[in-house]
Amino acid sequence: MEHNLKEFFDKALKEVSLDCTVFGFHEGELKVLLLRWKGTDGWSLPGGHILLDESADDAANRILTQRTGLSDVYLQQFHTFGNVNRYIYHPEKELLEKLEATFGKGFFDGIIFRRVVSIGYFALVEFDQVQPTPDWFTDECRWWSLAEVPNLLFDHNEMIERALKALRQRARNYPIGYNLLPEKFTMPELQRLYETILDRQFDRRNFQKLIMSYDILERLDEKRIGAANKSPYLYRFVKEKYDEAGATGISFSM
Amino acid sequence: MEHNLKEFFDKALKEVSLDCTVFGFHEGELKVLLLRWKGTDGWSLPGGHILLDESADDAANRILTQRTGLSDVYLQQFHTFGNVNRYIYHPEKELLEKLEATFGKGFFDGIIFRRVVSIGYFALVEFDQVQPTPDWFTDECRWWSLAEVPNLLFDHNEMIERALKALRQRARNYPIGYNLLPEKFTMPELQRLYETILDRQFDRRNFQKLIMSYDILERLDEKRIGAANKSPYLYRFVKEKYDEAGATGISFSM
DNA sequence: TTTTCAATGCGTAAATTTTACACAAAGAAA
DNA sequence: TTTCTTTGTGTAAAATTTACGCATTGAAAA
Repeated sequence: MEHNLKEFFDKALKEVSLDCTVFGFHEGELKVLLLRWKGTDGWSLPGGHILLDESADDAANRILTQRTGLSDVYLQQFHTFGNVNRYIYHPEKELLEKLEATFGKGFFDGIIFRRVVSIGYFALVEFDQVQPTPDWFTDECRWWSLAEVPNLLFDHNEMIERALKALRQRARNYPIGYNLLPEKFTMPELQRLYETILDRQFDRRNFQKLIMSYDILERLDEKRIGAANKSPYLYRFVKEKYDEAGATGISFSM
Repeated sequence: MEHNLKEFFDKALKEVSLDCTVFGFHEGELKVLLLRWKGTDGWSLPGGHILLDESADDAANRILTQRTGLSDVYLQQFHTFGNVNRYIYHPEKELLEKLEATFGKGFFDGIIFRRVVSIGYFALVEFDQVQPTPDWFTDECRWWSLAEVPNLLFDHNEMIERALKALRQRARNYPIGYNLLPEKFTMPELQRLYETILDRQFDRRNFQKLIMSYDILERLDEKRIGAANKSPYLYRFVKEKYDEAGATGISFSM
């Protein structure tokens, strides 16, 4: 399907692309999904081009579905990157040579390596549900801890930084967690998510009070057993209330 | 310079444009700058295309300078509009016919009326300093009260709405006013600006206390005379402190 | 010239929100 | 059975936000 670049670009916008920073939460850490380009050790964010009959949001959803196996993930546009030099942050020449060794000499001529404006999205997904899937351009797709993200191709490190800022702003003004946590979770787990995203600690009693005051959580009659301590209750988001608060906005002030 | 579309698009990105919502504050009201297309009564936001050797931000600045006569205005990107149908919100056919009557039959064929992704910026300017200037595409450029903005071409009404939301968010999290007010202003004038942007009233004593607590204003030894009441003091932003607060962010909570 | 009137300058009390903090109970491991 | 870590719950202090009164000013009206 996408094996012939010229054919593909007859059906897609050339000068605009989009890139997604996909956030997952696992073992108390934020993770992002990265792709390794075929025959190289260069990593980048998942992304792609917008088809002619598709909106930017639709394209982001399509690409996300292809990379994760999930449909209907939480997606938010946060910034559009339009610097002239956004494709020369890294030693492109070496990369190009390696890619041409894989795809054939001249394969990319005049197509990819021009300035492209890229719309940045971030996505929130449930870590365990994701099936990381490379695209035709890459041969590896996997999670990276945010702290261990290497130097990426293009301006993708900057994209992740901005995505993180946007995520933090989101977390301060709207409820968060529905898309990142499994259906049932404990209060300490939710607190750890907030602490990780906002990069600060909270008093566990005050945290519980504040979160419960939003009236978006339901405490279940189950507990999480197995740990060497008192079993914590399990909670679940009440979708309607959560969405309501998501429309109105709340202020997470702590 | 821009009289030949094909020549122009050899030097610019075609599939991406940008549009600016320019906010001014005058007589207690927010105003926006609109352009009327040549030979029609269709109005739109000022906008244009990005040159090949130019970043999106540079392009926005260039276009803004051309439309207002000002350089270094406050500019903020807030959203990118990528809907497939963003060019068919209005009766394009009639518009096209009128335009062709002005510019010549076939002038726009295959160039303008395809889907273009547009980066939305909003700008804050000092009302009195602006010299509204039409571009080669339009023959009128003037201020409109926000409340009286007519049905605009394309998705520009939606753009203004989103720009206003972004402006409000900005005003809640960062100091605002430096770019919208003249150098010297009274406290009630600043308060009216905040009330207009945020669309609510504040207690004048509490407003003064809160604003002064940010330590970004300097009270001058002058007063505004002429009105039939006690003369209010004049204030001025202390640029360094204002920028500092702009970098850190404040929370306008009232 | 004096009076009137609307708007400004300044300060304090009440209400609400945020922060700080302690002890009993549960459950696996020792 | 004891130990150890973590959870569940409530209250007081501190800080912030809101509500509000009164004297003063300056142009306009009398």
